[in-house]
Amino acid sequence: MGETITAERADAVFGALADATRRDILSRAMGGDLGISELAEHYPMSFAAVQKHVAVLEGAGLVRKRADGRRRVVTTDMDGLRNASVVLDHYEELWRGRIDRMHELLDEDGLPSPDTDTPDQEDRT
Amino acid sequence: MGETITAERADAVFGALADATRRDILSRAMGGDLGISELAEHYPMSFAAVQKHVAVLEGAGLVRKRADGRRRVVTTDMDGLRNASVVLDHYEELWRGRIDRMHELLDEDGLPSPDTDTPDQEDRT
DNA sequence: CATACGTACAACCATATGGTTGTACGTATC
DNA sequence: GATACGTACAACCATATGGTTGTACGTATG
Repeated sequence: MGETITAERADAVFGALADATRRDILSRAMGGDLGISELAEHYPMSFAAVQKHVAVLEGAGLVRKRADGRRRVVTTDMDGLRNASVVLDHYEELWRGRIDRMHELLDEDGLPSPDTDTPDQEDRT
Repeated sequence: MGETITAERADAVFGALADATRRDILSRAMGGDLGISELAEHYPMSFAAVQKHVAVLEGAGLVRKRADGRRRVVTTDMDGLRNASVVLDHYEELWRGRIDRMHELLDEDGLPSPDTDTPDQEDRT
């Protein structure tokens, strides 16, 4: 349950998802088990480049590689995805709270204190 | 309503959130309206560096700058946050579906087709 | 066993990123 | 009006990132 969100984890997850090719690779990996060269066919770049992207996803714990003969099959890392989900939720809730509070102010039209102090779980060395 | 998710938007949002300092700046911006130099006090880096981080957040549409005398107050961009929320949800649902399907397979123990074809909204030039 | 295939990995390159310092300029303040 | 403050922006630097090609090596296949 209460998975703690570390800054490093968040860095890795957001960083991994900050590239369209990697997001697409992740999507495909969820669809079925594909070898790296099979993945590489879909992109206008070399096999080695795709290999690197997979490595980044792997580093972020979103994906794993399983050996199957001479192929290296890319599979989703269930625990990793679940955990990443927690990371995304954390930030989404953060600003969703802010948005909701905005609505209160707009709807009820007269709440005074803009005392929106959010202590923040992560970071803060 | 049905905000379309573009690859560029996703790149910008994930990219902006892939840095701990920027995530913290965003948190603080949600807490109250702060000038850039006020924000900068909290980080072990120059004013100019913080300025750049704010610019990245601004570019991702998560934050805005409002003039207040000689200060530039950093405020959250409500529409941007809402839209970013949609982006995060998109990917979260993607793999949450995958996780749920996993559970089905484990629980009911005998579903055959791993026919998990997820067409994917964005990208796919 | 020779060959083709899928992969790993190193070297290399161009550009992006995250930081710095320095200068300039509008806006308060004395 | 001089001075201090908050900001903008350019120039610069080191490292990270995203791509390339080339080589090597295990694993199928003829």
